Amino acid sequence: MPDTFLDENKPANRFARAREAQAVALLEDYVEMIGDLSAELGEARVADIAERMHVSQPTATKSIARLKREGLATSRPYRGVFLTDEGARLADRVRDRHRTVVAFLIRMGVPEDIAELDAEGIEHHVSQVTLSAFEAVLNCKT
Amino acid sequence: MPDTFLDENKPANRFARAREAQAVALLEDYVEMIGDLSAELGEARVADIAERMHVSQPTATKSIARLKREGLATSRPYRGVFLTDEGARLADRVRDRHRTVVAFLIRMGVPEDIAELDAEGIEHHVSQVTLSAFEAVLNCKT
DNA sequence: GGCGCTATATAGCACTTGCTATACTTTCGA
DNA sequence: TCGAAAGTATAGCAAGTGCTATATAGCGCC
Ligand SMILES: [Mn+2]
Ligand SMILES: [Mn+2]
Ligand SMILES: [Mn+2]
Ligand SMILES: [Mn+2]
Repeated sequence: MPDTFLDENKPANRFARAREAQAVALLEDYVEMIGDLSAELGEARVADIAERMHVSQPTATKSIARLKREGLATSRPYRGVFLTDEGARLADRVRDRHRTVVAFLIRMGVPEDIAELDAEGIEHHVSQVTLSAFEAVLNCKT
Repeated sequence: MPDTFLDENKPANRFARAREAQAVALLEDYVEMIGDLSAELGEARVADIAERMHVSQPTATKSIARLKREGLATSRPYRGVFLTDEGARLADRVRDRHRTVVAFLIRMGVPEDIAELDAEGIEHHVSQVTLSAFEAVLNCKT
């Protein structure tokens, strides 16, 4: 069922909610990147993931292990990394959301490079309701 | 000199920058809350901090230890927690920024309760440039 | 003044996400 | 084909942020 978001509906407390968002932020960025690499290069290698995330290769391997544990990706030793259906769906949502946030910030007058920097963190804390509000602004009076 | 922000000027890479923002997010929320409690109750007790942050008391104690290590707060055993000058300045900046982000989201049409939830995470990733853009929107055509 | 309640500190554990160093596997060119 | 280079895995460490259980200190009241 869940084309539902990774928890739009969790903690009552705003601090707990922000912590929860942070906990999935890394997963979101990884699946988005793996999707990008698969599209660009035909496969996502650990070395390429590590390079683009600006982390060491063992760190990437460890984070990929978490993706696998959470059912978002698969991999076999010394082979590339592949998204599950769930992972691919998440990647698409995350990519769209990222683009929306960047476009929205630019529309607000933020320079593109700064919009890109800020969006990388902001995106993980934007609820569906807020995202829709951003889209409404973008679609209204071009 | 530094009424400068906790690093507006760090990593070249957007992922590294978001990680950095995350690393200071907890500090920012704690100093803001300690400032709030001091203003409201005259002092900030560990138990009150823990309750409002929705963490256990030992977790709050440990995070306060980090605040002290980083020169943002002081405390003596079995006494309350006090912000240093630097901590107080940070608290004020963080509080203003929080309010700006919430007000901006509400202006974008986000319901107040959701704006409050999202802002708690978003605020830590909003650069000075983006914050100014938000303020410009708020000050323009009321 | 001492007792008990409450607040705080401390100990010990788990998980996440970083790192370096090193071992192992695969791949590719000579 | 085989050996070096490149890619990946593993080991071991550190720091941060959670938790529960328990010890200890402070405080108010009898
Ligand atoms: Mn991101
Ligand atoms: Mn992104
Ligand atoms: Mn916050
Ligand atoms: Mn806040």
